Amino acid sequence: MPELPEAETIAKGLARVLPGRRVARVRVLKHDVVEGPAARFARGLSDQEIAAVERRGKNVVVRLAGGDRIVVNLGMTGRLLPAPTPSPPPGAHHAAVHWTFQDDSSLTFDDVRRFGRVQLLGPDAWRSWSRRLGPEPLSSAFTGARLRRILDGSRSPIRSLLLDQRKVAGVGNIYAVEALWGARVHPARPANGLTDPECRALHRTLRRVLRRAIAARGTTLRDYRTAEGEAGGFAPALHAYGREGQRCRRCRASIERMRLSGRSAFFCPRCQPAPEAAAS
DNA sequence: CATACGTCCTGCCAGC
DNA sequence: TGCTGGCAGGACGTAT
Repeated sequence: MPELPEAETIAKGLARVLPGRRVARVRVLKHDVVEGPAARFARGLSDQEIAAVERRGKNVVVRLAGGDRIVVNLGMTGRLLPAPTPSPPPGAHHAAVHWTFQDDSSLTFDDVRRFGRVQLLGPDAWRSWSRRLGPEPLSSAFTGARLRRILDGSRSPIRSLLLDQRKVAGVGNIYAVEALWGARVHPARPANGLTDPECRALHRTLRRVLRRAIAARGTTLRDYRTAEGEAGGFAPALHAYGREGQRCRRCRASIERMRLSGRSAFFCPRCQPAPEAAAS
């Protein structure tokens, strides 16, 4: 499931091929994937040139020379597939949006489960959209003190807070779980109950795991692929996520799984003591 | 405002 | 072998 490192890897890959291309035609094949009327979306992109490909949180942002932006939320299974040909690549079995460019190349947004969303935003709409997201965890603005203030505002389980894009942008279940394992903090701990040392540790481990995952080009569990169609390399480096019943790599205890707000959370019961034990 | 929970969607896989 | 029910989960809408 694409989170910040996966979106970053895809954006970097697309940034090598898309800038300079000019839109020839847009086909919306799955209307529920595009925000607003498909006709307006297609019209707004007509003859537009791509200036850059960037990232905000988990979103891939295609910036156009005219100042508008295509914001792509990949959801669970969304993939952006560039091709040197006008037709979608062979692997695109669930094409939702298809762009062809004036040089006869193309880009396909393919999404099996259709949790993904694509929208076209003008400069003002972009600013207000972006403002709704929390800070970028790898930016210099995201300090330990900033995280402390975010945690202090919530009694929610720390894992739930880390998934809230309004609080911190780009963190999903995999990296939230990994950062908490690194910081030795149980996923169900109330956010505002973390001690200052725990908060500092979480700040450090969150940034570290995101940076390392970017260096490995993301985590492929099943669907995620880079813009070049390759699997990410971070899966073998996971310490807790998906490792229920396996040994903790730090203390050899058996990794456990719990459900928290309907989502799986993985943790080491020895390294990450449960809230009751930690509170005493 | 903060928090909790249901909903969307389909491929996969364990279990019978 | 073939079927089925549960599961995966990011973001949003609604309820409390």
